[in-house]
Amino acid sequence: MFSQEILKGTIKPLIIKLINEEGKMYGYQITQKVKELSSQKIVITEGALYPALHKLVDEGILITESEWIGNRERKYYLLSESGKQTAVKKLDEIKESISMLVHLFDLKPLVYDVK
Amino acid sequence: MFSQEILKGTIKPLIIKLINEEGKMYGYQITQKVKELSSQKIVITEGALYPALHKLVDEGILITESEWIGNRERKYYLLSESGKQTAVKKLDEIKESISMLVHLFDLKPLVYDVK
DNA sequence: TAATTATACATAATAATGTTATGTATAATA
DNA sequence: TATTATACATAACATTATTATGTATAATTA
Repeated sequence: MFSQEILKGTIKPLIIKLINEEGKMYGYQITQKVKELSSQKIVITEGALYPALHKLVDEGILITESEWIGNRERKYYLLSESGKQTAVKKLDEIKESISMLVHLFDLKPLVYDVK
Repeated sequence: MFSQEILKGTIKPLIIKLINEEGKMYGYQITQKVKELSSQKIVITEGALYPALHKLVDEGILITESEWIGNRERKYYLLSESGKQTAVKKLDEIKESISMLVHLFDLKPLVYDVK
């Protein structure tokens, strides 16, 4: 499988990014979305996902909204009001970090766009 | 200071990359090089550096060459013969991982090159 | 000259964060 | 009917970083 070591520290920002775009998401949906976006290469395990979600709630960034589909709970996570602001900051930070990695490992230029 | 969380898992590949380019490097030199390349933003601590170097030696990727500068030891690290091959693989892997992050966090396109 | 900073190695205690394994349970599909 | 997919969650463990500590020489500054 994909080398996921580098994903250390990126799960929380990734969750924030996805929820910021989708409005609200539930845990299982997040794992599927990430699988899809990564062409099945990245599989977020439950042992990483749920503690991360709970921490984001504890930090006040996310709030939850439970919905019952038949007899099964679906726990949606969405950005809190203050979370919307911190989301922007956190995403800027992670983008800066990724740009740094791109620089350190000489991945630039990634895209040549011919006009 | 810089958010270094994302650097988790990147120290060993970074060491490999730098040694691969420079031929040989010693610990302190690596910390200084990374500082320089990152505009002082990334500071590799000794607690991360030396265990990482020792592990790379244990894994057979690096070998050492001690040099005495006056009364002070300078321990150079260089790629072993087999390490030269694994270096290429490891660097390909990390580059693939970083590209994945770039994709997941929508950092593309980073560079527009007009022809 | 004395004190501080830079160079240079290293390890231990602790914290953070992931993987693997396990647990419970419903709904859908083979 | 058995398996897979959906859906939550936690515990044991592994990995890897930070912070603190330790030792010591060389160079610079007060």
